[in-house]
Amino acid sequence: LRLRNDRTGPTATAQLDFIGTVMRYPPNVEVYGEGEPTDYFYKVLSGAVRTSKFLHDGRRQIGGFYLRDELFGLDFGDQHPFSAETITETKVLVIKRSSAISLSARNPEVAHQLFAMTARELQRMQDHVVLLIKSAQERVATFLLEMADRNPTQEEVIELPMLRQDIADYLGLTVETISRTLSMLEASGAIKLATSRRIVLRDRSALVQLNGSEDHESRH
Amino acid sequence: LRLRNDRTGPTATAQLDFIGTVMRYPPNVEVYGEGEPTDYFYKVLSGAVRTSKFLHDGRRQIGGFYLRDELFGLDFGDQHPFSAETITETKVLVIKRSSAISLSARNPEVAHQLFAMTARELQRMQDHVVLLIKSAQERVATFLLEMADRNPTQEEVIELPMLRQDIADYLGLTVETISRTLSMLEASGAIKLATSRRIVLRDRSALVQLNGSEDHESRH
DNA sequence: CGATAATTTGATTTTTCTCAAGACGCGTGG
DNA sequence: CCACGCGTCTTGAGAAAAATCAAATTATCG
Repeated sequence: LRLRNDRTGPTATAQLDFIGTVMRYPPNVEVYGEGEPTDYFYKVLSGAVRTSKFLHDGRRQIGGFYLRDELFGLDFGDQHPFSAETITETKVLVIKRSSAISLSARNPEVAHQLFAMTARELQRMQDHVVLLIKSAQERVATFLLEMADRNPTQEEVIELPMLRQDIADYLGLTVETISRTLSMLEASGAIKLATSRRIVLRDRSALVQLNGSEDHESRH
Repeated sequence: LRLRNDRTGPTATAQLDFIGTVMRYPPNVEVYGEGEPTDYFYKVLSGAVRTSKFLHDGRRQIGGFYLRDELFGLDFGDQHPFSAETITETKVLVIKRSSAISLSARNPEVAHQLFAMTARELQRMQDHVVLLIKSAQERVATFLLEMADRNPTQEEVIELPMLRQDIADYLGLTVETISRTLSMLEASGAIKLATSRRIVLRDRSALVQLNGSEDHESRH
């Protein structure tokens, strides 16, 4: 236990790569369904994935987005609580859970990695709960900062792989509200909408201000 | 892995009891603070506990409620992401994490229990995320069903240990909305407010209807 | 029994959703 | 290369949900 600052980047899960199979999916395709057995988990090699869950009336909650080098489907329990779909064309590494477990029994490093990823997942989920009590502005600001921190490209340029509807369902808002809020943030000078999918952070401190969370300096 | 239907009730964590210390707290007292090291976790012996987190402007999110025989503070990472406070007068078993870990190394049953509790925690968190996109009626209905399922006393009588404000901060609503929604549910005949803290479920199917979640039959 | 906190109820405002229309972007076929 | 069509995104106007502000009622505790 006791690990928070693990980067768990490409090298961190490298040993898992040997027991995985590479698969390629077109956009908007299901990788696994809600309720399916958790026999496998996955690592995004390229592209992007979302996990989602539907209520009876069609409302959709997106549990999270997964970008390059991130693991998804690493669920406790015997069934996946969310389904997972590709957002763009995506290459994933499919890893047999039982293989990873037996590997981790022999290799403490792998066990450590799996634990770290699970911890991050729980952390992410907790942050998501806190996010969902915020105002629309705060949710969008938080989302942008989150994406900026994860995007390994440039510091202040976010390349969004997902549609507005995905963002809306992740933040518990409507597409219209997402759109309006982004326009408002642009008008206020906090961001620049280069294209609808490419967002430049112009004033990060303004976003941090809006984000509303207690913990930003206090976290590291 | 692969365990969903564990009850993890009193007997399930019995072996942990030997390495714990019993503590008694008055109501509304902090058991641990946000950001404190995760050296201990806890089991509620009697009373009730909430975990919470504050945003900078004072808004509070309650992560969860913990009733008799439930474990809390079992967090990944080196710091507790939420603080924990008693709701009523509460007796808790304080368990040293390192002791539990070394015990679980020798005793697979204990390892299994810790894993199961962590899995439940993640499950609960996921359900909480889904809850927070629902309407006020749906959130309250979901909350009541959740409490009814956890209350070991009578089938249809809920004894709420927490204030309306706690419920509000758990559901991401205001006290007024909680109160109004409960009144409305009473007017519709779904529940009866015996006292403000004692609620009788009169028409559980009406609540299940309102609850809105996909998974109710599909879960077992 | 009285004081204080908690809960309920009411009136109004704010926020976000819904419904609707227009603008934009991109790929395909002419 | 351009035009069309379709999906996506943005913007606007009105409606709905929940928050806020305020007051009245009820519960709790000494």
